[in-house]
Amino acid sequence: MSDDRTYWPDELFADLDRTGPVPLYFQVSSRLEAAIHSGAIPPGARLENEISIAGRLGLSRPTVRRAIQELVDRGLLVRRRGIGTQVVQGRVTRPVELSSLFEDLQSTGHEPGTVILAHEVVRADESLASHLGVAVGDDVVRLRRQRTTDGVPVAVLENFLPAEFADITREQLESTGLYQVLRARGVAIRIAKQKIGARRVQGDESELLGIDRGHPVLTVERVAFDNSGRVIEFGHHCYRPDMYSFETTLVAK
Amino acid sequence: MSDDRTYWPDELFADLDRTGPVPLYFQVSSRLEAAIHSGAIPPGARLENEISIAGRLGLSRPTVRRAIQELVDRGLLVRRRGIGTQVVQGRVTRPVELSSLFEDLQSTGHEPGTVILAHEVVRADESLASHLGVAVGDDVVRLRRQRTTDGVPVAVLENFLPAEFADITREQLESTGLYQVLRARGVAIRIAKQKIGARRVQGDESELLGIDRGHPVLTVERVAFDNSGRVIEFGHHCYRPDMYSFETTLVAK
DNA sequence: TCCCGCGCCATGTCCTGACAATATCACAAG
DNA sequence: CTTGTGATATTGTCAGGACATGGCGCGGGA
Repeated sequence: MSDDRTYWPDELFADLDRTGPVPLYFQVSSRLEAAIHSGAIPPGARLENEISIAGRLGLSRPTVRRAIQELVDRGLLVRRRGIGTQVVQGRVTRPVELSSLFEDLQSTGHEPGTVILAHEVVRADESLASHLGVAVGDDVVRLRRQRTTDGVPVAVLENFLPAEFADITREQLESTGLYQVLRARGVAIRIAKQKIGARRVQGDESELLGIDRGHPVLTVERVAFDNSGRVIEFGHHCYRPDMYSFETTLVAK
Repeated sequence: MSDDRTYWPDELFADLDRTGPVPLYFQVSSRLEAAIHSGAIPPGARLENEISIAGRLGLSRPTVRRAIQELVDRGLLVRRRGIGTQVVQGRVTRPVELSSLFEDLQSTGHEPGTVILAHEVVRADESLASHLGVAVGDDVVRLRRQRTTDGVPVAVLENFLPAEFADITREQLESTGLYQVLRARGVAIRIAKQKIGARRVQGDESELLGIDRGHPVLTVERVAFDNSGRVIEFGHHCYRPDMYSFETTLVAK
């Protein structure tokens, strides 16, 4: 019965910071996540029960529960009433997150590059106006960029933003991602709705992506909202399917 | 200042069932969701603060908070500290859920159909064995189906399941979706990891989907796990991109 | 030997209470 | 007129306790 043990690497949770701005449940959940990813808590292992953990860490049960819930929501742990909490078996992958392509590439260790193809102010037609929540004929910023990773073209991105963002410079866009530029201006993107589909390459996309005419591309249409629900960005992008795909982890309610 | 009011349709929450098996927070969140979808609480409206709501409903603040959190996680509400809770502006769409294509189609009011193309037991090769978590050479169930909606072909689905599901009948698969069949057997799918991509149609797919050779298809590769983390199903599917696309709502942490 | 019921255990739900952090607004000071 | 400062409102975090619910094992009875 040596495998009946429950896992809880106490030493990882020795120095919780009760004074700093980082919430306790977040400190616990991120360390727990690291322990799972590093293999310190192996797949299939059972965690100690919530009450004991709370006692061990000197926290209340709701706090521990919230930390665990965080990882359950992300598909790293599975809870069963009467049984306990287990680490999910199988490799853990990164879910589709609310981040830009630029950050995705950066975090995977590749060298992202940007070529600005268009950077202008245009008038909104009917379709654009309805997506962006502005009036027909209003000025909007149009942005078209080619993205590369390690020198290989990956995507062609076309974005539209409200006129107040007309002062974003070419240099800013070339050095970082659009979302990073927006964040630096104090605009926080909170919610995005996107539709993923596929079609053939159109127009100059085949040359920009370095693929033959008629080849398929993966497409994304995305609308992003800020805190107050205002539309910040509307874009449709196309990706080289051999260079890029979307991974998601779905968790049943 | 007639627009300074906070919204809270009290009458919708009059008859909460404290004795039944449905949790209170779930009752509150589902009615609140209905009120938002129906327009009883319009987009942009501010909700009354949590403490008052709790008092009004005779519930504690954590319970109300949990109900609201549920909708925040799904992108229907936005919370800001010091400000309050607002209904998000813009149309609300359904997120990619852990449901089968069959259920997706059914819920949108279309008439789904199934044609079984293959239903057999095969031996697992190396790639299949690693995905399904079985040994190379083990028996696995192979399933290939063509899906139609209102008579038009939409997708070709190929699934592999462990040998213990070999007794699933053709009739079961033709009348409902795979996930419904599994649920009826007491197998609950909790977590799925999927990869969305695109490629050209291959082999007989062009005829099965009713599209020309060389046309693009949207592809999904999915691995589904049950409660205990065991692999239940592995499949790769392809969809007609003009008939089907994936919609997601992303919410920043 | 097999089956059923009882009790233990772990999570699920819900409560009360408290303090912290932050955005808004009014108002006074420069 | 602008700026800083404090009061107020509202969500964020955390504690500690109580009871319900569902699995699972164990022991007793047939």
